Amino acid sequence: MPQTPSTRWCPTPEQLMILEEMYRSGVRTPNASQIQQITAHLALYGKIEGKNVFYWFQNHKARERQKLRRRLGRQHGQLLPGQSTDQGSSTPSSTNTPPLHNQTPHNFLNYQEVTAQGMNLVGKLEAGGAEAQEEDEATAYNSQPWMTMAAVTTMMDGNCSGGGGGHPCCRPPLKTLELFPTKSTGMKDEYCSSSKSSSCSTSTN
Amino acid sequence: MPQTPSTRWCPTPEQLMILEEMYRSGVRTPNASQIQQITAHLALYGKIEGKNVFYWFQNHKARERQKLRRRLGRQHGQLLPGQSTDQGSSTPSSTNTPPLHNQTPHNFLNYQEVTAQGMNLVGKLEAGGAEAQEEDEATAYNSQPWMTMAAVTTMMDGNCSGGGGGHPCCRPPLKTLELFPTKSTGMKDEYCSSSKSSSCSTSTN
DNA sequence: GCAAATTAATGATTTATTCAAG
DNA sequence: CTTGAATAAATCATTAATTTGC
Repeated sequence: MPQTPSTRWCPTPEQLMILEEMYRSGVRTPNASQIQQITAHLALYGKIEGKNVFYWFQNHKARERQKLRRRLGRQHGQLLPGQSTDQGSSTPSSTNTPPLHNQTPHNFLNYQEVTAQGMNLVGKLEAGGAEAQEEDEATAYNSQPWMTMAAVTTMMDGNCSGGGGGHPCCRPPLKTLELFPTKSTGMKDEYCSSSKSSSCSTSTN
Repeated sequence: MPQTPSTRWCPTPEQLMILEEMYRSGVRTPNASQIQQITAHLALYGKIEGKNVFYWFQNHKARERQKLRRRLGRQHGQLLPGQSTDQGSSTPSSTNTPPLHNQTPHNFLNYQEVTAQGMNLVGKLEAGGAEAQEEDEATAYNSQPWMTMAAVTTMMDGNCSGGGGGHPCCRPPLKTLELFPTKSTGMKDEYCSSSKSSSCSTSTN
């Protein structure tokens, strides 16, 4: 029996380093293609999946913003509500939701440079022979999960024996196979899930 | 190629009917496997992708709840904040934080039935090739986009290899892909050049 | 020194909000 | 106005740090 069901991804220092570097370079919400590149690269340092990369950027971005926001709040002397240890208590105080909402800064230009840098970093990975499929602009399909399905499926359809070479088992903490659960058991939706019962005694009392 | 500028998916009546039926049956957030089934089924009635199904359920659920909430709010005479016509010109007032937050109804039982029905419905679709998942309880892993990649990849791995073998390839597959558009178009992020390199990493290891 | 109990981080999901095509 | 699509915020859940008692 699997001693470690490995519930969640545990990034290696190298992976983390690369991700942070990318973030610093300006990458914030990579699209499906980019995510695949990144994933492929990071896979050399340990087991990883596309969703991990996706989530990482989501969380990192969100939490950076959160910290920043909190700090700014402090500057204003505004006591930002809760947030401290929202472990599971959530303590729904009537005060919440900081007024800031970042309403689309209307300026989606110029930082293109920054993005370019990030691209560069990622680009190296794909600097092999990718056809620059240009969609002009508009269409800018982006990063969402399902894209992957399409992509992979397509690929599968086109050519599935990519084989690859045979690189040694890099770093993965020998937990190789995963046997994706795919367990449905759809009992997860419903009006509002919460059922928080963390051992933390600090819960909502 | 029917250049379908296809900015967005346009569900056919049949598709919509089926989706609604499923929703009524209790399906709310299908997981990747289910979504694939549903997509495959609906594809018979028109072009459709997994993400369409995903989004449809997301939106439908959210909007049903929204409507409901709005109605309830009306009943109470409570002026629900910024909800009137969330068109886009709702003048975001600084006042928000709806007191209501559905704080765990503490009753996560009995709707099992409903869910089960939904399952059943979907089950029909997939009742052909997958192994019967035993829903026992607990672990209810679910539905998220990236799962798809994993799933498909796994499938690919198992199928492409030779189909029949029966040896669990224990190597992180996705390594074959390398060429991808990577069209940045990252016109959506906001630069956040906050040098950060803390996190937990580096520690002793 | 170590292992159980707490606390803090952070990966993974779900929900709410927003934008824009039709 | 309706609703598909996309993103951000909030939340949940698990792992790693840290503390505490022996």
